[in-house]
Amino acid sequence: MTIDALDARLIELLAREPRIGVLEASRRLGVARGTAQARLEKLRVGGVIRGFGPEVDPAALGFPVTAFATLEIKQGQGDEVRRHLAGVPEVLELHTITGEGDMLCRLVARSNADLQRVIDRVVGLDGIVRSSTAIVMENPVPLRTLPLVRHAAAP
Amino acid sequence: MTIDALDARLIELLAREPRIGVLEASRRLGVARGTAQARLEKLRVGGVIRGFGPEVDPAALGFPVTAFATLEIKQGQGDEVRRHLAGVPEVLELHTITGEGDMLCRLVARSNADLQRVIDRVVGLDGIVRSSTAIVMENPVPLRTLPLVRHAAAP
DNA sequence: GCACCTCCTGGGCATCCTGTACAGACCCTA
DNA sequence: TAGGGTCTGTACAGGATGCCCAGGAGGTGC
Repeated sequence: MTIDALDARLIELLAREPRIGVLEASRRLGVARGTAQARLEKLRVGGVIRGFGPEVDPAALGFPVTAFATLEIKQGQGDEVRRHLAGVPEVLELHTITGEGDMLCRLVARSNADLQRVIDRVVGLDGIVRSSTAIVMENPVPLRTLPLVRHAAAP
Repeated sequence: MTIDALDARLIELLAREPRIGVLEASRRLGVARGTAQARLEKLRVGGVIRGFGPEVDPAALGFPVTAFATLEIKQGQGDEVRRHLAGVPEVLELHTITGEGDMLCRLVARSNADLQRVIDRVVGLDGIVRSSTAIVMENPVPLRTLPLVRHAAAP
């Protein structure tokens, strides 16, 4: 979809202060309410804005440890592994990838010790041949899309 | 923070239909509006719910390719690398990790060809010694926290 | 130059929600 | 048994939402 500067500013505004609502947003952007409303609807329909779901912080829930695990899968066991990992709540994300390893998943745990339990559960399946884990120490750039939005609106 | 079943149901409900508002949520949960409102406030203050920002889909913005790059950093160049990567809009996320490599970052690009440009920009810094990239093919489990929320509410 | 189309504007209207407050009921704990 | 914390039901004022419409501005094709 195509985005212009107004769309980007709208997204940015809502990202910074989601509670302000359409009316207040339109005021701050200096456009009519109908315009802001129409833009928002366009972005929603176009799939750019997937929704306004609550962002949950795993750390605040008691899972301050994050790790990435690279998994090597036995040929033809992909579906089974996917199902297995989807059933583990500590698996926040799963990708199939090129390069070394076949899958990459993001895990959280209550502690480094607890991470061992999670990993045991993750790799406790025949389909998984080998795994290597990288524990996250710092997170200098938390998941973000705003710079990308601005970038996409530039031309 | 401690979460109970009602909190979990509230989060789940808002995740599924963010637009319903507190009143409708309280109706569906079978509790008084004040209760739902108090719970939500508690979750917000407690940091469990970071906010209700719009979820932007990079693919819909024209960046359908995702990749993970593992970077090896020259000793003492960490800060410089962090700053550099924070300035690249296609870098959605950056972690410092243990194990092979020193940093892991998530990238998006307009195409596989465009990914080359992004990677060139990412590694175009003296502080980065080596890098290896894994392109995401499939995403069987998109970023999620609901199962974790339910899990945390269980006891 | 003109007709046309799209988008934005500014206004209005009815409905509904939000934020806040308070008294009473309930439950668990000290 | 008293006290603290939580939930309920209710009330009120202010404001936002969703929807609609007529008019104007800007760009496009003929």
